[in-house]
Amino acid sequence: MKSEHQNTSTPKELKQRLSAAGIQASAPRMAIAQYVWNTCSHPTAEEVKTEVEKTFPTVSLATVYNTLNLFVEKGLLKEVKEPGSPGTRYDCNTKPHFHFVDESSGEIMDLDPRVLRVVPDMSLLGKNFQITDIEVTLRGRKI
Amino acid sequence: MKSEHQNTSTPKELKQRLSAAGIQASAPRMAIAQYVWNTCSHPTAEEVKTEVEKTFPTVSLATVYNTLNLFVEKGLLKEVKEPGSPGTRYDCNTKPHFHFVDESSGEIMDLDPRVLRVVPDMSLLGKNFQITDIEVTLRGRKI
DNA sequence: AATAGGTTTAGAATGATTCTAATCTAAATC
DNA sequence: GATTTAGATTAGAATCATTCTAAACCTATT
Repeated sequence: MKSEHQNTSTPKELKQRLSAAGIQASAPRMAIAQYVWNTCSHPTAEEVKTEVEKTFPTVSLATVYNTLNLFVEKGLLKEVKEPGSPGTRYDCNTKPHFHFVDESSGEIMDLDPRVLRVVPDMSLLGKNFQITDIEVTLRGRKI
Repeated sequence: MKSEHQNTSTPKELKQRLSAAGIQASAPRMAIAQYVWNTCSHPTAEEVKTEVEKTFPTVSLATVYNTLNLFVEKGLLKEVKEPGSPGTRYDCNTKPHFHFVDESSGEIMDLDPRVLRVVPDMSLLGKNFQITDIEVTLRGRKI
């Protein structure tokens, strides 16, 4: 069961979302946002550059990294790193959800949060742990 | 609540464990195994090298990487990658357990599996997912 | 002790990411 | 609307993590 993404497509919506996060809009940022917020493929920086170049041919890799880092810092994007495969991937889905990684293809899929119930035992965990985020990755094979 | 590690310390035990995994023993491998299997600090390759150099000064970084990769491949060690911090870390604990990452220090701690109950809803997940591994990371602050 | 197979090594090479310093752009001021 | 200014973008250099290469080294076997 896959979960859905927000589809923020019009320039106006993009600009609003950037400015709501305290980010000033610009052509490269719009192009990058437009792509990363509408893909569920968890792309690498290199993949983002290749895609964005199609509509914005002069974009530089430095700008891609700057922008992705900025988006992560502002909570508009999440970093994902998979043991066994190199580099960082970017997840447009900042709502709580889980990942399934297909061990044969390496593909990362978002799972609906309802497929898994995670129940912390606070008495065991202790009062001195403040949890701000839970990340769950299932690994296996899709058949 | 922290979980405990196996403490495989004598040369004899180390050699047995390596050979049980189909790995032929050697001085650098013993030194590396001795260190990584007795630390709960989730060290990087660089940290392993620094530590191992104390007892085995000629060890090269290439050998550290070769050996850690070999151990991972043979299931004697697990890779851990944290979003926001660079490089790969190595976890000697191959039994099911969870991680807590302190967001202020970046420290990764092992948690006892009992602090969290993870309940997959197989009807929602669907029969076409074969799960071989579940990885859970809690992020937050220790106070 | 000669051989063969795997192991280690230093350093080069690669890949991912960040840094630098110059240039460009857009917002703010006159 | 021209000027200033702060911030954004760029190409390429620099850095960091990791892997590759090819020679030297061990260790088990003949």
